[in-house]
Amino acid sequence: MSPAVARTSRAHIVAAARWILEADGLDAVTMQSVALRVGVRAPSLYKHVRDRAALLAAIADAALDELAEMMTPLAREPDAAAGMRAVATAFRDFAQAQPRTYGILFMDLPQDARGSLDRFAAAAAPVLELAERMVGPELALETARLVTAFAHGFISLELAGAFRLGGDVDAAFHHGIGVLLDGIAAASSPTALAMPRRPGQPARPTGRAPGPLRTGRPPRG
Amino acid sequence: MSPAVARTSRAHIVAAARWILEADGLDAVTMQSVALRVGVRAPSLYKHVRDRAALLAAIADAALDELAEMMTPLAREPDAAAGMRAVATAFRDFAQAQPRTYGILFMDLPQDARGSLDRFAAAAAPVLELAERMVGPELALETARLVTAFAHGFISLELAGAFRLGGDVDAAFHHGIGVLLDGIAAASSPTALAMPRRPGQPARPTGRAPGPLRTGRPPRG
DNA sequence: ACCTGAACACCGTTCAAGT
DNA sequence: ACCTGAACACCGTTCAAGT
Repeated sequence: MSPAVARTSRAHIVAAARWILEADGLDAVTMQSVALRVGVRAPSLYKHVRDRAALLAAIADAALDELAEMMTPLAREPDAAAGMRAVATAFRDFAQAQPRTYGILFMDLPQDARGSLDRFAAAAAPVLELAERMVGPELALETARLVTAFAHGFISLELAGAFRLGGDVDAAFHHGIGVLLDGIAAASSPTALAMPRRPGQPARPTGRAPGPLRTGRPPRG
Repeated sequence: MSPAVARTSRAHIVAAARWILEADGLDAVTMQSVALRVGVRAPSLYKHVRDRAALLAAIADAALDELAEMMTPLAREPDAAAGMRAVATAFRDFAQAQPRTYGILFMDLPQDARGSLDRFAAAAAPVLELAERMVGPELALETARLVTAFAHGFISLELAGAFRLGGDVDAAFHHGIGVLLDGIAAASSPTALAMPRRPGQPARPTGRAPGPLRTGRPPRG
């Protein structure tokens, strides 16, 4: 008589799918395997999730929320460059802790993925803020994209096993960040090239940011 | 009586699969769809290809070969920094011309993927050579990984649609390369910071490379 | 030596029927 | 209101049988 009471929930389902993803890989995330883990039959999942693609998107959304939560406090670091380094490192730690979940974050976003784009924006906000403090508003977006691209690219190649040809991968990551931040600082204030920063001196040019600058990119050939 | 003559070939099959991949996406690359396009039935494909995963790996291998072929001549550019810029740009052009094929290049490599790793090495060789000319042998590998990570990360995020929040994406890519190359040049020869390079002067310190250097990475906290 | 139809196990998804 | 079994269309893959 009593209408069936919910034996699971969307959050429960997403968590189960994520667990299976991390444990056994993307192909193992099956409506059946998820249902089994949740104590229900596969068709029931469709009461909580539109389809498998939406389930995977929900995993990505949850992970992006956690990422944003990890990133936000790091933006409060007084030294913007140090904050940027911390953000990049935290990003990599996150990816290494749950590589398969990470591998799902940047899959083709459907053209209508409003929610996901908002989450991207939220996760990217701390990077953007730190970038603005480093180079000013004019170059902030490009700088944030530079750091993000490096971090994501490095992590992605590392997880794919493209760095198996030798060398210290950890050292390469930190070296990369160091070079990146030096280049960024140089691009924001060309005078810093001639006057290397003293220990006490902040990386950020004190007041408002300089206007857009030519970065040392010579005209091609 | 006469034993069946081959009505297709491995190369033909791989090309067909690649065409479908680029046209309709990864999910559309079905043993049936590939067989249909090749004029054969699905089970026949297994005479030429171990399974679907091997078919996708063969697409990646073919693409990596083409990539290596495109990269190699660029390494001969006399100005190593300009060569590096050309390599990064060519890499991005390649990805934009065939985004879904690109998206397959860096999928989880099976632990035994000897052939693929060799191809990675071949495609990476020009970058490594240019990096060595820029910073010397000690930092060459780390520098090559820095450039590769940035380029791949940027392309990957761009193709995933993560850069849909505004700004000039092309400009961001070129800006990023500029900053990167400046940072790399600075890391290789700290004196270059105080003495900006004159037009005629080569980027590479003439003789043998300097020893390993501390890049301007201050100790945390 | 290669191709084929038939078959198997397994997907994602729908839906009418239960409670 | 949620869950279920049965069913459907579609996968990847195997294999005995054809030529």
